[in-house]
Amino acid sequence: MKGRYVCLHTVTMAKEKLVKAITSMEEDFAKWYTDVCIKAELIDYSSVKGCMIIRPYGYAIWENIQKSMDALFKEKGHENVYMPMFIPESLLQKEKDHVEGFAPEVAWVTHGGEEPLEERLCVRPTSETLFCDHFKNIVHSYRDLPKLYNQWCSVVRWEKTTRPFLRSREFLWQEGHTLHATREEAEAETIQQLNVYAKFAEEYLAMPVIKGVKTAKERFAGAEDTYTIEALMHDGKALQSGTSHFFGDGFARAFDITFTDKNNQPQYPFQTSWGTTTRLIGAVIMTHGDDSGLVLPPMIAPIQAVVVPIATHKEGVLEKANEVYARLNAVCRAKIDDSEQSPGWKFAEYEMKGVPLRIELGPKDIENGVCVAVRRDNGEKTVVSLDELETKIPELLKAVQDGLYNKALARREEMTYDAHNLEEMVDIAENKPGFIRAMWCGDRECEDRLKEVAGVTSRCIPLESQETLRETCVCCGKPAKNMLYWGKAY
RNA sequence: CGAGGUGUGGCGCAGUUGGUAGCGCACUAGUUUUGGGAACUAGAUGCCGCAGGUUCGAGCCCUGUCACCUCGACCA
Repeated sequence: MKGRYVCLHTVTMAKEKLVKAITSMEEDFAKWYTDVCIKAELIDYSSVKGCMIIRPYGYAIWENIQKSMDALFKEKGHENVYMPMFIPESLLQKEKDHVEGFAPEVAWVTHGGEEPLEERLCVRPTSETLFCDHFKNIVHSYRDLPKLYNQWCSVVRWEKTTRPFLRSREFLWQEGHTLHATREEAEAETIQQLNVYAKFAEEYLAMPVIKGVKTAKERFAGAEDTYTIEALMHDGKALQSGTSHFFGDGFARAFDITFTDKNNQPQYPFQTSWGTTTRLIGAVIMTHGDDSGLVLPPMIAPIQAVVVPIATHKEGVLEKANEVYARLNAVCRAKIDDSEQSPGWKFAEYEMKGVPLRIELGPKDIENGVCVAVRRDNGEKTVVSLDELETKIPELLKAVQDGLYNKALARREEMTYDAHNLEEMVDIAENKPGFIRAMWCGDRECEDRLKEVAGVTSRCIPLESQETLRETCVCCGKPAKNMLYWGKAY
């Protein structure tokens, strides 16, 4: 299949020493990550700790994520709404587990101007309570159900340690909140949205994920069940990349939301919520990035192909390059860089920014009626006839998208290990970064103990590929209930 | 919140026993360049994180404070 995208001939890039602009992944992965965030112009630090400025290039990635994901939500019948950013303290208090989970990290507004407020307001860390308060007012009959709502907004959680995209005090996200007449319907919604997230991660972000359910320990505050998509980053750490929660009727009872069913009986409705955040950008960076910088999947790349004219002073080069750019822009998101920077500078710059395809066009190419397309994911150069621009470039973009997914999947599989007993578990955790699959008895004590002795947390009980590696728990030796993915996590 | 580290032009850093604050990159102008971060020439850029203190004199010494980074505990 790969060969289909190659025309004329293919040149593999020589292993030249590229200019070192950022810390290498191997040297210091955390530093590599922040270097990429800054050098690719995704973010800048601001004067408030943990609050980042998302720069135009970074925000454009978010806008692409938003646009695609929003369409997937709407396909399933969800509507967008906007809730206030403030929650009165009394409202936050209504669901006990929920407030206990979030109280330690909420920011409070205590004054309006110089006047102290009667009741302090928390800046939303999540909006369950607001939605519940609203649902109580608008839902009276089974005819009012289901309510399929989603909100795009920012939330605030006063984190102690912060990192761009991965853990910031204010972050952008979407939160879906739905209300259903029956338990079955709400459960189906929870799974449906988990599948939407998995599809988005794999098809748009080219990022393979494990779909699963969280253990009680890792469950969202107030949920009956928390489902998750877990991805594996380049350094072998896991990243929770999206969650879908089933609330049962717990919140409905706490907020006294009721509706009258067909038999004229009062009932509590069942509820879900699900969310993904700008953390997805961090996930993309750490899944596909390399020592030359960011690598973006074409589906979400703000610039899919950048035209770099060579020897712009030569007669006709700029004109031809602009013509190529205009034709490309009709079939993908294209850009031309006709600035005075040297070609080498531009190559490095757009590699840093993760642009999937670079289109080089110089006097020699023009003479031959071709251009040179260079793939960001593997450096492969393809000579493309100018007559075939409109077909070959989209094909190459597709090849990059697929290539990124396959590479990430292969790496995840390579970095997934099975542990059959505690000794193996500790050994793998210490020496082999990645996912660890192991059996578990279902007890919280074993989970805590594995954290203690191996430094790993349970990531999820996978929904697919449940297999029995052994009959007994990896930790205590009692009969095992499930196979779990374990790992060190962000 | 615990342990450690770092704060000096926009960025990365140097700054000796306390004595006129420097280098590289980036920036501006011009010339030559242009298929892997070009070269030369000439410029501009500093509350040495902040507040006290010691001293004739502090980037350097003392006290406090704030921010950021790394590693833990907490989290999407």
